[in-house]
Amino acid sequence: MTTNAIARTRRFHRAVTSEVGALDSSFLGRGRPLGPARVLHAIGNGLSDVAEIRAHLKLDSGLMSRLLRGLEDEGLVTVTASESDARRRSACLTPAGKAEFAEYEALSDQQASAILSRHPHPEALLQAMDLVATALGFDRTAIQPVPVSDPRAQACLATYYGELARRFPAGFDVSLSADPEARDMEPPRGAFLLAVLDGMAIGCAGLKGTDKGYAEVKRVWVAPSARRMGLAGLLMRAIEEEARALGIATLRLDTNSALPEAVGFYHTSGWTEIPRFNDDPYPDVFFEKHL
Amino acid sequence: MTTNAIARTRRFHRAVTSEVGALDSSFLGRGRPLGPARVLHAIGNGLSDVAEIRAHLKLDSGLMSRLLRGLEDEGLVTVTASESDARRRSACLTPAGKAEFAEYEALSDQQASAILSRHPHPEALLQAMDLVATALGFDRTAIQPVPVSDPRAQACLATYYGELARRFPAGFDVSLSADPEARDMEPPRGAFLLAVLDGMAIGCAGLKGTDKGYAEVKRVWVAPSARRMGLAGLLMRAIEEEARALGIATLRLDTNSALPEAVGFYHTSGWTEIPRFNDDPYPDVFFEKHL
DNA sequence: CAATATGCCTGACAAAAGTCAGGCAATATC
DNA sequence: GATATTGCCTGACTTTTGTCAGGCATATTG
Repeated sequence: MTTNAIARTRRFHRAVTSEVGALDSSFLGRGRPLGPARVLHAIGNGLSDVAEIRAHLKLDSGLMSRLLRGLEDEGLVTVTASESDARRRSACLTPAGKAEFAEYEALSDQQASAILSRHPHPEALLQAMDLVATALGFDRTAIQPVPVSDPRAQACLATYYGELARRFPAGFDVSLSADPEARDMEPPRGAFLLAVLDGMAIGCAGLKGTDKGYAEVKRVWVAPSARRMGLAGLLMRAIEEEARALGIATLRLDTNSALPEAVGFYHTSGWTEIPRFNDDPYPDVFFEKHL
Repeated sequence: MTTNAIARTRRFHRAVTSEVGALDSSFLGRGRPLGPARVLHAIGNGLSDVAEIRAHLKLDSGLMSRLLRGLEDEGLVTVTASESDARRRSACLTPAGKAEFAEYEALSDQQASAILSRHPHPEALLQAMDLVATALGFDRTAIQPVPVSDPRAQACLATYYGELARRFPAGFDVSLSADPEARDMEPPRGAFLLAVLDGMAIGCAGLKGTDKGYAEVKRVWVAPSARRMGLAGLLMRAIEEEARALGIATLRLDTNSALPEAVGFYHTSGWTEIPRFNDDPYPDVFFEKHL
């Protein structure tokens, strides 16, 4: 590693630390210390189980309890015993709490758009931020099954189709291809997996059940910011696990020689090239794998 | 600003905040709270004037004093009255302090190289980090005169020459060009300015004194991560101020039509195109400006 | 049913960070 | 040379954050 590269990375740290300081002080700007503000933020973002919040924010049980009490005293939060287990407790925002949370959200949005709007090339800045965020946090990536209708899944698919349209010599029109029906990519016939990092989808993969004795792997996509980091491998392993859990013994997939990195990946990860097994107009390379 | 863009920016904030948390805890890893560690770090990085450190770290005078006292008790720092003004005090590291500082440096370097080394495309990551760091902190950019021999200045010039070599159809060899002598770009004949942001040079400009009744503006360069943000304008205004301070009334410069953004910039910022005034092989466009 | 485990709470501390009013010495200003 | 200002220091706070040992209610297990 050259000295220059390390100096640049450390300079990035310096720059971002002072920016994050500014972010935090805007959190403090509403007259509430960071601790309570973080708890409020966590609850507003859908965490309710007290233990969950504690784990997420890495707080001591005593401190957590006091912070919650403080928010309760302010009238922003109510804490009730959970139904399934009366030892566990659930926090939830009161209307006043929701209003306060919305203020924090507005502040954050404002800050984000301020950074973007004063930049001469926002899209390049966004791509750079995606790349850095993914590089920093890659280990935290979570792979989770979601319905195909999930808006994050739909966003991934839209980007994927757009990319195919750009890379296939003849373009790509999803309506000409065999677009899987949603119920084929949901249990018990199949699955759809999303790779999520810091709340943003950075990859997806679909398992499409058929009645022909095999299931198909479809829509394997990795965000540009996460490429060459081994995410496709993680996704494929997760898909195979899903398939096994559903009792599927054989997987097939099709792809296109205009996507050489995909073809190469399948060749080196246990797939066997087979003859064409469908009449979809777009693919020209076909693979099979027995589990 | 689209919702998606704001969401991506906020996701970047989230990702980077948790990374910065990890960075800070490594600061704490040496058994010293963040406050003293930050002061030690500031002194190690060349800040000595107590008031300067206080301003830089945004500390209250009382707290600052106590932190310094703590570091003195640990034997890491000595504080002495400044020579010019005995009210002001200067902090400086003892050998033990220098050793401790070096440990922090090593930790930071290690962290930086860990991020880089596990990435599939470190150079792209570095460029992304440069872009983000520059976008976040651009307002903090400081323009300062330095000797041409300053290593940061030399680094800028090397990058600049490399870029010319790539962009000129016939390449660029600085030894064939009229490379200004260092003493022509230093007071009292001229100046060399560096734009510095978070400790990294992101642009430069030279003012070369001649004996022909004018001075020349040379080596105007802006780092790719800082382009189109108005830095060239800041640099040129600073250069003109330097020139005025040196009693120079007329500025000239040459450039090349292979650099259309530069030519456009001079046209729109008060310069007049004039006929060729030298026999340097590279330039083909010439400008003049009266102060 | 008794024994044990779990989840959250409280009290009692302690460390770290931040604030503020003065105080002293050095310097600047009239 | 008297007066104000500056730069740093100290003491006396408060707030925020973190830690730890128990305690109580609920759940699980044999």
